[in-house]
Amino acid sequence: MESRLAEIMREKGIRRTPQRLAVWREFSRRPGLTIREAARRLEAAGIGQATVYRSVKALEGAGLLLGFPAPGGELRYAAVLGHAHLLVCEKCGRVTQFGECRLGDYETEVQRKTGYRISGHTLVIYGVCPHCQEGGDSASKR
Amino acid sequence: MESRLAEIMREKGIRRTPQRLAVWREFSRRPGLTIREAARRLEAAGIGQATVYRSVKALEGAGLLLGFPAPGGELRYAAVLGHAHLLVCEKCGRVTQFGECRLGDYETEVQRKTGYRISGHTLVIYGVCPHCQEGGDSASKR
DNA sequence: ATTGATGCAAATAATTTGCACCTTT
DNA sequence: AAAGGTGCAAATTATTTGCATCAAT
Repeated sequence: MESRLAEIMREKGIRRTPQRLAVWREFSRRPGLTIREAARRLEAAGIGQATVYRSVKALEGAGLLLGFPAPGGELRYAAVLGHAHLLVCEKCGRVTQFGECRLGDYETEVQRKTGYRISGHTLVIYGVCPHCQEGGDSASKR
Repeated sequence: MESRLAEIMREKGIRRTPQRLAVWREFSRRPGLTIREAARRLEAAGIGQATVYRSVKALEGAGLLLGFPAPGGELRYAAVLGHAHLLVCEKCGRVTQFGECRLGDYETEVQRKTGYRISGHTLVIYGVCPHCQEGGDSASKR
Protein backbone atom coordinates (compact mmCIF):
# COMPACT_ATOMS: atom_id res chain seq x y z
CA MET A 1 0.00 0.00 0.00
CA GLU A 2 2.80 2.34 0.80
CA SER A 3 4.55 0.81 -2.16
CA ARG A 4 1.70 1.89 -4.35
CA LEU A 5 2.19 5.38 -3.01
CA ALA A 6 5.85 5.33 -3.97
CA GLU A 7 4.95 3.98 -7.34
CA ILE A 8 2.49 6.76 -8.06
CA MET A 9 4.94 9.41 -6.94
CA ARG A 10 7.52 8.01 -9.29
CA GLU A 11 5.07 7.89 -12.18
CA LYS A 12 4.00 11.45 -11.61
CA GLY A 13 7.55 12.56 -11.31
CA ILE A 14 7.32 14.12 -7.90
CA ARG A 15 10.04 13.49 -5.36
CA ARG A 16 9.52 11.11 -2.56
CA THR A 17 10.69 13.06 0.48
CA PRO A 18 10.08 12.03 4.07
CA GLN A 19 8.04 15.19 4.58
CA ARG A 20 5.64 14.38 1.79
CA LEU A 21 5.24 10.86 3.02
CA ALA A 22 4.47 12.23 6.47
CA VAL A 23 1.90 14.63 5.07
CA TRP A 24 0.21 11.90 3.10
CA ARG A 25 0.15 9.61 6.12
CA GLU A 26 -1.36 12.29 8.29
CA PHE A 27 -4.26 12.70 5.88
CA SER A 28 -4.47 8.97 5.61
CA ARG A 29 -4.74 8.42 9.35
CA ARG A 30 -7.04 11.37 9.87
CA PRO A 31 -8.95 11.93 6.69
CA GLY A 32 -10.88 15.17 6.78
CA LEU A 33 -8.28 17.51 8.19
CA THR A 34 -7.81 20.98 6.78
CA ILE A 35 -4.32 21.89 5.64
CA ARG A 36 -3.65 24.05 8.64
CA GLU A 37 -4.86 21.41 11.05
CA ALA A 38 -2.45 18.96 9.48
CA ALA A 39 0.30 21.56 9.55
CA ARG A 40 -0.15 22.14 13.25
CA ARG A 41 0.10 18.44 13.96
CA LEU A 42 3.10 17.93 11.73
CA GLU A 43 4.93 20.81 13.29
CA ALA A 44 5.50 18.52 16.23
CA ALA A 45 7.39 16.29 13.84
CA GLY A 46 9.57 19.18 12.83
CA ILE A 47 7.91 19.83 9.51
CA GLY A 48 7.49 23.48 8.64
CA GLN A 49 4.07 24.72 7.68
CA ALA A 50 5.23 26.06 4.36
CA THR A 51 6.29 22.56 3.52
CA VAL A 52 2.89 21.20 4.42
CA TYR A 53 1.16 23.70 2.18
CA ARG A 54 3.53 22.93 -0.67
CA SER A 55 3.27 19.20 -0.14
CA VAL A 56 -0.49 19.25 -0.23
CA LYS A 57 -0.44 20.95 -3.60
CA ALA A 58 2.07 18.49 -4.96
CA LEU A 59 0.21 15.47 -3.65
CA GLU A 60 -3.13 16.78 -4.80
CA GLY A 61 -1.72 17.36 -8.24
CA ALA A 62 -0.53 13.78 -8.30
CA GLY A 63 -3.98 12.54 -7.35
CA LEU A 64 -2.83 11.36 -3.95
CA LEU A 65 -4.91 13.78 -1.95
CA LEU A 66 -8.55 14.60 -2.53
CA GLY A 67 -10.09 17.88 -1.46
CA PHE A 68 -13.75 18.26 -0.62
CA PRO A 69 -15.99 20.99 0.78
CA ALA A 70 -16.85 20.03 4.33
CA PRO A 71 -20.25 20.87 5.84
CA GLY A 72 -18.75 23.81 7.71
CA GLY A 73 -17.66 25.33 4.43
CA GLU A 74 -13.92 24.68 4.63
CA LEU A 75 -11.86 22.61 2.28
CA ARG A 76 -10.74 19.36 3.84
CA TYR A 77 -8.58 16.61 2.44
CA ALA A 78 -8.31 12.85 2.44
CA ALA A 79 -5.44 10.66 1.27
CA VAL A 80 -6.26 8.41 -1.65
CA LEU A 81 -4.34 6.06 -3.89
CA GLY A 82 -6.46 6.44 -6.97
CA HIS A 83 -10.04 7.29 -7.80
CA ALA A 84 -12.31 7.11 -4.79
CA HIS A 85 -15.63 8.35 -3.52
CA LEU A 86 -16.01 9.80 -0.07
CA LEU A 87 -18.69 9.38 2.54
CA VAL A 88 -18.59 12.05 5.22
CA CYS A 89 -20.51 12.28 8.44
CA GLU A 90 -22.06 15.69 8.96
CA LYS A 91 -21.99 15.31 12.71
CA CYS A 92 -18.54 14.03 13.59
CA GLY A 93 -16.66 14.64 10.39
CA ARG A 94 -15.63 11.04 9.96
CA VAL A 95 -14.55 10.29 6.40
CA THR A 96 -14.84 6.92 4.75
CA GLN A 97 -13.80 6.13 1.25
CA PHE A 98 -14.99 3.47 -1.08
CA GLY A 99 -13.45 2.57 -4.33
CA GLU A 100 -16.29 1.18 -6.40
CA CYS A 101 -17.40 3.69 -9.00
CA ARG A 102 -20.43 3.24 -11.22
CA LEU A 103 -20.14 6.53 -12.98
CA GLY A 104 -18.35 5.45 -16.09
CA ASP A 105 -21.46 5.31 -18.24
CA TYR A 106 -22.71 8.56 -16.87
CA GLU A 107 -19.43 10.24 -17.71
CA THR A 108 -19.55 8.89 -21.21
CA GLU A 109 -23.05 10.20 -21.62
CA VAL A 110 -22.14 13.62 -20.34
CA GLN A 111 -19.19 13.65 -22.70
CA ARG A 112 -21.37 12.82 -25.64
CA LYS A 113 -24.07 15.31 -24.74
CA THR A 114 -21.85 18.24 -23.88
CA GLY A 115 -18.80 17.79 -26.06
CA TYR A 116 -16.51 18.09 -23.06
CA ARG A 117 -13.48 15.82 -22.92
CA ILE A 118 -14.10 14.42 -19.44
CA SER A 119 -11.09 13.70 -17.30
CA GLY A 120 -12.62 12.70 -14.02
CA HIS A 121 -15.02 13.49 -11.25
CA THR A 122 -15.39 13.91 -7.54
CA LEU A 123 -18.29 12.42 -5.67
CA VAL A 124 -18.85 13.10 -2.01
CA ILE A 125 -21.81 11.69 -0.15
CA TYR A 126 -22.95 13.37 3.05
CA GLY A 127 -24.90 11.79 5.84
CA VAL A 128 -24.87 10.79 9.49
CA CYS A 129 -22.85 7.78 10.55
CA PRO A 130 -24.37 4.96 12.60
CA HIS A 131 -22.49 6.05 15.67
CA CYS A 132 -23.81 9.59 15.57
CA GLN A 133 -27.34 8.40 14.90
CA GLU A 134 -27.51 6.69 18.29
CA GLY A 135 -26.30 8.46 21.38
CA GLY A 136 -26.92 11.79 19.76
CA ASP A 137 -23.71 13.42 18.66
CA SER A 138 -21.30 11.79 21.06
CA ALA A 139 -18.47 11.73 18.60
CA SER A 140 -18.86 15.44 18.15
CA LYS A 141 -16.64 17.70 16.16
CA ARG A 142 -13.02 17.06 15.47
CA MET B 1 -36.77 31.49 -11.29
CA GLU B 2 -36.07 34.35 -9.00
CA SER B 3 -39.38 33.51 -7.45
CA ARG B 4 -38.13 30.07 -6.66
CA LEU B 5 -35.18 31.69 -4.95
CA ALA B 6 -37.46 33.77 -2.79
CA GLU B 7 -39.53 30.72 -2.04
CA ILE B 8 -36.55 28.71 -0.86
CA MET B 9 -35.30 31.54 1.31
CA ARG B 10 -38.68 31.74 2.97
CA GLU B 11 -38.81 28.00 3.52
CA LYS B 12 -35.38 27.94 5.05
CA GLY B 13 -36.21 30.89 7.21
CA ILE B 14 -33.40 33.14 6.05
CA ARG B 15 -34.09 36.77 5.35
CA ARG B 16 -34.37 38.01 1.86
CA THR B 17 -32.17 41.09 1.82
CA PRO B 18 -31.03 42.90 -1.29
CA GLN B 19 -27.43 42.05 -0.45
CA ARG B 20 -28.08 38.34 -0.37
CA LEU B 21 -29.94 38.50 -3.61
CA ALA B 22 -27.02 40.34 -5.13
CA VAL B 23 -24.57 37.76 -3.86
CA TRP B 24 -26.64 34.92 -5.24
CA ARG B 25 -26.97 36.64 -8.58
CA GLU B 26 -23.26 37.22 -8.79
CA PHE B 27 -22.58 33.52 -8.38
CA SER B 28 -25.39 32.81 -10.78
CA ARG B 29 -24.02 35.03 -13.50
CA ARG B 30 -20.43 33.96 -12.92
CA PRO B 31 -20.47 30.49 -11.49
CA GLY B 32 -17.05 29.44 -10.27
CA LEU B 33 -15.99 32.56 -8.42
CA THR B 34 -14.24 32.34 -5.07
CA ILE B 35 -15.81 34.27 -2.23
CA ARG B 36 -13.18 36.98 -2.33
CA GLU B 37 -13.52 37.40 -6.06
CA ALA B 38 -17.23 37.89 -5.63
CA ALA B 39 -16.62 40.24 -2.73
CA ARG B 40 -14.33 42.42 -4.81
CA ARG B 41 -16.92 42.69 -7.54
CA LEU B 42 -19.77 43.38 -5.20
CA GLU B 43 -17.83 46.06 -3.42
CA ALA B 44 -18.55 48.21 -6.45
CA ALA B 45 -22.20 47.81 -5.62
CA GLY B 46 -21.57 49.05 -2.12
CA ILE B 47 -21.73 45.69 -0.43
CA GLY B 48 -19.18 45.16 2.32
CA GLN B 49 -16.96 42.13 2.14
CA ALA B 50 -17.99 40.92 5.57
CA THR B 51 -21.52 40.79 4.26
CA VAL B 52 -20.46 38.74 1.28
CA TYR B 53 -18.72 36.20 3.50
CA ARG B 54 -21.72 36.02 5.78
CA SER B 55 -24.14 35.78 2.91
CA VAL B 56 -22.28 32.94 1.30
CA LYS B 57 -22.52 30.93 4.50
CA ALA B 58 -26.20 31.63 4.82
CA LEU B 59 -26.95 30.81 1.21
CA GLU B 60 -24.84 27.71 1.26
CA GLY B 61 -26.63 26.54 4.36
CA ALA B 62 -29.91 27.02 2.56
CA GLY B 63 -28.70 24.96 -0.37
CA LEU B 64 -28.63 27.95 -2.69
CA LEU B 65 -24.92 27.97 -3.24
CA LEU B 66 -22.76 24.97 -3.97
CA GLY B 67 -19.06 24.89 -3.14
CA PHE B 68 -16.58 22.76 -5.03
CA PRO B 69 -12.82 22.32 -5.08
CA ALA B 70 -11.51 23.92 -8.25
CA PRO B 71 -8.53 22.50 -10.13
CA GLY B 72 -6.27 25.15 -8.65
CA GLY B 73 -7.12 23.95 -5.18
CA GLU B 74 -9.38 26.77 -4.05
CA LEU B 75 -12.99 26.55 -3.08
CA ARG B 76 -15.29 28.04 -5.67
CA TYR B 77 -19.04 28.46 -5.68
CA ALA B 78 -21.99 28.26 -8.03
CA ALA B 79 -25.55 29.40 -7.46
CA VAL B 80 -28.12 26.63 -7.56
CA LEU B 81 -31.83 26.32 -6.91
CA GLY B 82 -31.86 22.76 -5.74
CA HIS B 83 -29.81 19.65 -6.27
CA ALA B 84 -27.45 19.91 -9.23
CA HIS B 85 -24.31 18.41 -10.66
CA LEU B 86 -21.52 20.57 -11.96
CA LEU B 87 -19.34 20.26 -14.99
CA VAL B 88 -16.21 22.37 -14.84
CA CYS B 89 -13.64 23.09 -17.49
CA GLU B 90 -10.12 22.66 -16.23
CA LYS B 91 -8.78 25.13 -18.74
CA CYS B 92 -11.04 28.13 -18.59
CA GLY B 93 -12.94 27.50 -15.40
CA ARG B 94 -16.33 27.59 -17.05
CA VAL B 95 -19.02 25.97 -14.91
CA THR B 96 -22.12 24.32 -16.26
CA GLN B 97 -24.78 22.69 -14.19
CA PHE B 98 -27.19 19.98 -15.07
CA GLY B 99 -30.11 18.88 -13.01
CA GLU B 100 -30.61 15.26 -13.90
CA CYS B 101 -29.32 12.98 -11.18
CA ARG B 102 -29.11 9.22 -11.47
CA LEU B 103 -27.59 8.61 -8.11
CA GLY B 104 -30.68 7.78 -6.13
CA ASP B 105 -30.17 4.04 -6.29
CA TYR B 106 -26.52 4.35 -5.53
CA GLU B 107 -27.29 6.44 -2.46
CA THR B 108 -29.79 3.87 -1.27
CA GLU B 109 -27.25 1.16 -1.71
CA VAL B 110 -24.58 3.05 0.18
CA GLN B 111 -27.08 3.71 2.93
CA ARG B 112 -27.89 0.02 3.19
CA LYS B 113 -24.30 -1.09 3.12
CA THR B 114 -22.86 1.44 5.51
CA GLY B 115 -25.68 2.23 7.89
CA TYR B 116 -25.27 5.95 7.27
CA ARG B 117 -28.40 8.03 7.03
CA ILE B 118 -27.62 9.72 3.72
CA SER B 119 -28.70 13.29 3.26
CA GLY B 120 -27.24 14.20 -0.09
CA HIS B 121 -24.21 14.34 -2.31
CA THR B 122 -22.08 16.57 -4.44
CA LEU B 123 -20.91 15.46 -7.83
CA VAL B 124 -18.51 17.53 -9.86
CA ILE B 125 -17.25 16.42 -13.22
CA TYR B 126 -14.01 17.84 -14.57
CA GLY B 127 -12.95 18.07 -18.16
CA VAL B 128 -12.11 20.37 -21.03
CA CYS B 129 -14.88 22.26 -22.76
CA PRO B 130 -15.31 22.16 -26.54
CA HIS B 131 -14.10 25.71 -26.87
CA CYS B 132 -10.82 25.04 -25.06
CA GLN B 133 -10.25 21.85 -27.02
CA GLU B 134 -9.95 23.76 -30.24
CA GLY B 135 -7.83 26.84 -30.44
CA GLY B 136 -5.75 25.65 -27.56
CA ASP B 137 -6.66 27.49 -24.40
CA SER B 138 -8.00 30.68 -25.89
CA ALA B 139 -10.56 31.23 -23.20
CA SER B 140 -7.84 31.03 -20.59
CA LYS B 141 -8.25 31.68 -16.93
CA ARG B 142 -10.94 33.82 -15.41
C1' DA C 1 26.15 17.15 -10.33
C1' DT C 2 21.52 18.86 -10.97
C1' DT C 3 17.27 19.95 -9.92
C1' DG C 4 13.99 20.17 -6.75
C1' DA C 5 12.50 20.43 -1.69
C1' DT C 6 12.79 22.32 3.00
C1' DG C 7 12.80 25.60 6.95
C1' DC C 8 12.63 29.92 8.69
C1' DA C 9 10.88 34.33 9.23
C1' DA C 10 8.82 38.05 7.04
C1' DA C 11 5.33 39.71 3.98
C1' DT C 12 0.65 39.22 2.11
C1' DA C 13 -3.75 38.10 1.81
C1' DA C 14 -7.95 36.11 3.54
C1' DT C 15 -11.52 35.75 7.01
C1' DT C 16 -13.70 37.02 11.24
C1' DT C 17 -15.31 40.14 14.84
C1' DG C 18 -17.31 44.01 17.70
C1' DC C 19 -20.45 47.31 17.56
C1' DA C 20 -23.68 50.97 16.30
C1' DC C 21 -27.14 51.45 13.04
C1' DC C 22 -30.51 49.93 9.70
C1' DT C 23 -34.22 46.32 7.63
C1' DT C 24 -36.93 42.61 7.23
C1' DT C 25 -40.66 39.98 9.19
C1' DA D 1 -41.34 45.83 18.15
C1' DA D 2 -38.19 41.92 17.71
C1' DA D 3 -34.91 39.40 15.53
C1' DG D 4 -31.65 39.59 12.21
C1' DG D 5 -28.67 41.82 8.83
C1' DT D 6 -25.22 45.27 7.37
C1' DG D 7 -21.03 48.22 7.03
C1' DC D 8 -16.82 49.66 8.74
C1' DA D 9 -12.41 49.15 10.52
C1' DA D 10 -9.62 46.53 13.41
C1' DA D 11 -8.01 42.10 14.84
C1' DT D 12 -6.95 37.63 13.81
C1' DT D 13 -5.66 33.69 10.87
C1' DA D 14 -4.27 31.64 6.95
C1' DT D 15 -1.18 31.30 2.97
C1' DT D 16 2.70 32.59 0.28
C1' DT D 17 7.43 34.07 -0.59
C1' DG D 18 12.59 34.90 -0.63
C1' DC D 19 16.56 32.84 0.23
C1' DA D 20 20.24 29.98 2.02
C1' DT D 21 20.82 25.20 2.78
C1' DC D 22 19.96 20.30 2.17
C1' DA D 23 18.43 15.98 -0.21
C1' DA D 24 16.66 13.03 -3.98
C1' DT D 25 17.49 11.52 -8.46
